Amino acid sequence: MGFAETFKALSDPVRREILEMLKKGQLSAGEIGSHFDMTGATISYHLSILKKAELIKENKNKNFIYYELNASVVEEVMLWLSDLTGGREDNEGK
Amino acid sequence: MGFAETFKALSDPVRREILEMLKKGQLSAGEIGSHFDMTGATISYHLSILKKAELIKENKNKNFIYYELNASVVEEVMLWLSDLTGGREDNEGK
DNA sequence: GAGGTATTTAGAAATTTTTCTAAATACCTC
DNA sequence: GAGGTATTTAGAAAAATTTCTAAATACCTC
Repeated sequence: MGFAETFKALSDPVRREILEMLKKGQLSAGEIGSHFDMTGATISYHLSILKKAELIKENKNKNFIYYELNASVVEEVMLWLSDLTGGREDNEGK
Repeated sequence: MGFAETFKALSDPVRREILEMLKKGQLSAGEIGSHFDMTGATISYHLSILKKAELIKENKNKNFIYYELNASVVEEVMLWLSDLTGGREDNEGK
């Protein structure tokens, strides 16, 4: 729930790429990992950061763990950013 | 222009607080620094990160350097986030 | 339950980030 | 231009992050 964790999670390129992969739907840890030139342990580490930030949710099925985007936290971040730029008057001349 | 720099800049709590201070208008480096329990050198470091990420602009006036928010980069970040959650169909039940 | 696949955890090394102190730069006023 | 204030730069220490290898856990199938 803290922005610290959320923005920190978003600050790594690998984790942003994982989030982009999950746009189209859920994927298993293994499927995610096979898109990167890194060990499964490293991918697992990144997934744990995203999970702690609640940017993704997991659901286990058989021998796999599937990950999917958690849109609501992304929306909270957008609200924070929107509040940053809104509330100004001298923004109109672009 | 890269999201790496931008999100990294946003990932630090001090820098997010600086951005929030700038919501109301521009402030000098000294004014920003006096709100934190840190040396001016450290504040200068954080400002340099925000500047590199183009989240703030500076304008010099007399003996002061004033900083202000750069809304356009914030908006680019919001677009990226919006694209992440948009494009899904199973987002409606909530 | 034995063996197999999927994923995570632990521990360590390399890199990056954050902060400080001290010194440098810049520009202003007299 | 001398002295003063505002800010940045340099260099170093401490802390956090990212990655790996090796081992552990979890759960599935036969």
